[in-house]
Amino acid sequence: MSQSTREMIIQEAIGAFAEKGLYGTSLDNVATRVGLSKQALLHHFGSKRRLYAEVIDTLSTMFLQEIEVAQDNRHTAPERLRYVFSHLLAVTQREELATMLLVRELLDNHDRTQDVEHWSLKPFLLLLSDLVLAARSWPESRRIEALARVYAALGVINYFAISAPTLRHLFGETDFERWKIAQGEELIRVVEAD
Amino acid sequence: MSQSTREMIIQEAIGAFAEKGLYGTSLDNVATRVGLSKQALLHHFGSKRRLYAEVIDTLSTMFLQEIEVAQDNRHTAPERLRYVFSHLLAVTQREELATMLLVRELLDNHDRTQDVEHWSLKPFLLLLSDLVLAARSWPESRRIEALARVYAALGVINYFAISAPTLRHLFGETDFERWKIAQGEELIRVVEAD
DNA sequence: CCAATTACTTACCAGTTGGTAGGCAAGCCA
DNA sequence: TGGCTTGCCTACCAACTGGTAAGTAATTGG
Repeated sequence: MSQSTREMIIQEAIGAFAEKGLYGTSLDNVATRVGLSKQALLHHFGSKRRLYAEVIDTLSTMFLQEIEVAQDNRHTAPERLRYVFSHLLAVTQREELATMLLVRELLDNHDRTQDVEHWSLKPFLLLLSDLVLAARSWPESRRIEALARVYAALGVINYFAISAPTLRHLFGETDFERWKIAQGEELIRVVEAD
Repeated sequence: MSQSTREMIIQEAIGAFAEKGLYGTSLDNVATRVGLSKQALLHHFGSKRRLYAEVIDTLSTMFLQEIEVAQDNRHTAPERLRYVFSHLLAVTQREELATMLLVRELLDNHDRTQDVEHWSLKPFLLLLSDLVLAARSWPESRRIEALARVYAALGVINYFAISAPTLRHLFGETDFERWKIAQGEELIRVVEAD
């Protein structure tokens, strides 16, 4: 069936693009992973760029949904703030490849002023900064400070996630597991400060 | 003269690799920027990978030197800690392209267990965590916590740096300038906590 | 003054890339 | 039954890739 094939392709494409990036991954690479010819991919997605765009779109949506679900899970604003970011940390660690790919996209997109980022990244940041404003009882005039705090938290989360394989390799599995816990505590401290 | 040509090539290569990554950049791309043929680059560096390795090496050394200089600049441990990270933030913002390239390298290197990372990243992290241990008067047994704090700070610094072009474009120049200041304050808070 | 080195060049090559063209088998719908 | 769409394939192509070979013009040092 078409739908499940498309999903298989997207799943493999996430892995391939995450490991070597858009330019380092050929259609044939992805196709071999799935067990199809590259023309099957072109049949389903039209072009490499459209496949890539659909992959990025899938991941953005996934992360956004994770946040929205986590957000509905708690009552008071400070609880929501804390829970959302803790959950985000857990998701990036579970979806290591997806996180890497989205950071890659941020780098690749640094100039081309593309479509996806606009209706995805900005609302995402505004939503998170809303949480900070509410939890800290800050007025709208401190929006920028709230954004800076959001970005500090995202930095702690994402930079650790993309470094995870390297750190695991450099410091060993047991130290890395302790590190992960300590990193979670650092994140809480960043988010909770007044 | 050979030396200055090599330096010109490396300078342009930093820009090219930072914008599109190792795989997205061809020798011809870099050569055109410099105004030479791609065979001139092969003449000077032997292969694309060696050029790339030399670029990464140049940047690693540069950042390491920045830290060492900054470190010698203050007397007490807490002063050194604060000053080193503030300086690091300033350097990543000044050397935006270089920072992007090093983050790309972190992503690309996530599996290949390469040469450069070993004698460059680990000592770098240990040096910074030494600063944390000293400044907070923590015993060696809290090394992992110190590393987590270092990594939190590096996350705040580097993730913001690689996002800078996007954020500037998304939120406008004036808001971004305020954001930069607020981000510096977030960094201080991360580093200074007990 | 001449030999050797340096800093490049053009010419070329084999492999890989994204993409087109066209076909073919299977299922669906009339 | 027979036409149409869907899901894939093989065959092919032009463009570009990193790299080799071989040459040239200028500089340098004995």
